[in-house]
Amino acid sequence: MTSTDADGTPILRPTRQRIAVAQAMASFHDFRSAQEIHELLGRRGERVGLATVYRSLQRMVEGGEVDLLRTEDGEAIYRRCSDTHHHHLVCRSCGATVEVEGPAVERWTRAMADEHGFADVSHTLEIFGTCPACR
Amino acid sequence: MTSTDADGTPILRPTRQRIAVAQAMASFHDFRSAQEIHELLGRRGERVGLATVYRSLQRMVEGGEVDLLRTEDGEAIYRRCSDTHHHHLVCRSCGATVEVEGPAVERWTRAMADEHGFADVSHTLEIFGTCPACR
DNA sequence: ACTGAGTTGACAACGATTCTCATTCCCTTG
DNA sequence: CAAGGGAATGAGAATCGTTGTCAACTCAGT
Repeated sequence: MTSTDADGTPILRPTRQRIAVAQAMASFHDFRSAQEIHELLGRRGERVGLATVYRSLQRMVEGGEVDLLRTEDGEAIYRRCSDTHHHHLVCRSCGATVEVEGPAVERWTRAMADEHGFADVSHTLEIFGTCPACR
Repeated sequence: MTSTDADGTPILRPTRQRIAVAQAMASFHDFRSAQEIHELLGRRGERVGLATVYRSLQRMVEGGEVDLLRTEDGEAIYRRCSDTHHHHLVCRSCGATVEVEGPAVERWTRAMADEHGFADVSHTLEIFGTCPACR
């Protein structure tokens, strides 16, 4: 069994690899695939296995330090994110993203769920468009 | 080169297979994966190749007759849908879905996009939860 | 029937992700 | 500081959904 912290949080060791992935995530502001991150680390001279990159990202997603979303063809892309709940405005051509948030949507989704008796509600909302620079 | 209709719509033949897939899609109201649809057809005695199921679904998505979305692990799931723009409330455990719509979200996303100068805007919004029956 | 383009199916190929497992690393304890 | 044990890693195999290949087939129009 996995040992846990006092509050049930699984213990994570700050290994060289995990630190490298965290730093990589801190170095850009848009969404990247696991493979891109792996490649980026390689170019920097940090030798980290691809499987480890996937594992690290998973943990970071579970821990809420990183956002995960899917491209249209189902590939997972990651981005570090602030700790508040929010959504993304993503540029279709250059991938630039802007975090947006607002109580309106939160309230609306909650209301819809209540209305239909759904519990344990979560939601995903992404807005795609062409950013000013790419027009 | 692919021949097209007068208005540029590619010509599609109403083959036995395509009709079978369309009927299958008409026979349920929630999201199903391509493989599930393929299996369903098999059980009905309709012999349709898996690749053909994928191809048919792709065409239906392009034609706007079917909605495509992704499960959390990136698998594509399909559902026939009405022609109005709407979103889905999806049960995490049984897959039941409810179509929901409302001008609030539409307005909000539009406003966010305008605010940041994004053009050609589209958005995806899915709400996940546990339906009354599954609690 | 003849023809040509659209379609199909079986199977190979692909690509992202996960699993396996022997090895290595990080911590804590003595 | 050496030892021990569980966590973490890496390399490659394995999964699995999805797409590509290509010869055989089917439909619509002549």
